Amino acid sequence: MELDPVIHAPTRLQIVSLLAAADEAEFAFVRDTLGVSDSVLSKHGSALEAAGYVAVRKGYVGKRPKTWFKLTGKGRAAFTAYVENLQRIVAPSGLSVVPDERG
Amino acid sequence: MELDPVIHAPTRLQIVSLLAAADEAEFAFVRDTLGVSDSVLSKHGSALEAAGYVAVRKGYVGKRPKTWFKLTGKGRAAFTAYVENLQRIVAPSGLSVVPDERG
DNA sequence: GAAAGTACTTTCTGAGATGGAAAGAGGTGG
DNA sequence: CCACCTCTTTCCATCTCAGAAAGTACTTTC
Repeated sequence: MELDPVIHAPTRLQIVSLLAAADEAEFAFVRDTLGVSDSVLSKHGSALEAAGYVAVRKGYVGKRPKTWFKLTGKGRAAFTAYVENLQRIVAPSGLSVVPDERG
Repeated sequence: MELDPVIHAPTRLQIVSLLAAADEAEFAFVRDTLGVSDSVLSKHGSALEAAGYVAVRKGYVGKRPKTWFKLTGKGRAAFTAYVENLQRIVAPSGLSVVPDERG
């Protein structure tokens, strides 16, 4: 029933949630969507990559270097487990962090 | 869309969730349910009290001193808001939860 | 071709949180 | 008087996180 600390940090939770929804996302898009600085996103991206939760792809758009983030299978599994754990913690209160399947 | 840091810390999230479900709970019950040390619970209890989220009641059972925790209205509102923010962050990922089976 | 810009990454720094151990505090029981 | 119960507080060592600034590696502009 532990809450994975790699995912729990608010900024990383938002990054991982975004990637779980968007599949692959550009560095600048994530940075601007979350409203964080370059250095913060770079560091959290590296942390997620080090955990094996995110794959970082580098390439070019025209001649400009770009970076994309994408959840790995492991990252998706960790996110799912994280949300399930959250749900177990919160559910007894009658509230829910995710929609009911029959919603 | 901020995640209230007073609630977000894993141990406090568990305390607050427990209190949201149980209304009022004894110090020892919370400590044993969460598996934390006396000092940790005492400190988090004080932090939640300082934030106005939890009321700490002291009394006796027989001749032994006991402490009870209870969510305040403010604490309940903060918890509700916290869970709603969590939902907003997590919801786009499309995760859902299967309702509890009975039995 | 020097300067400025793009797209990050890394380093430096400093504040704050967290938890365990251990010592306290205040009362009860043997 | 000493041990025990129920916390509270202090001490300590670790970790994390954010922002600023400098660095890397090119590309574009003047």
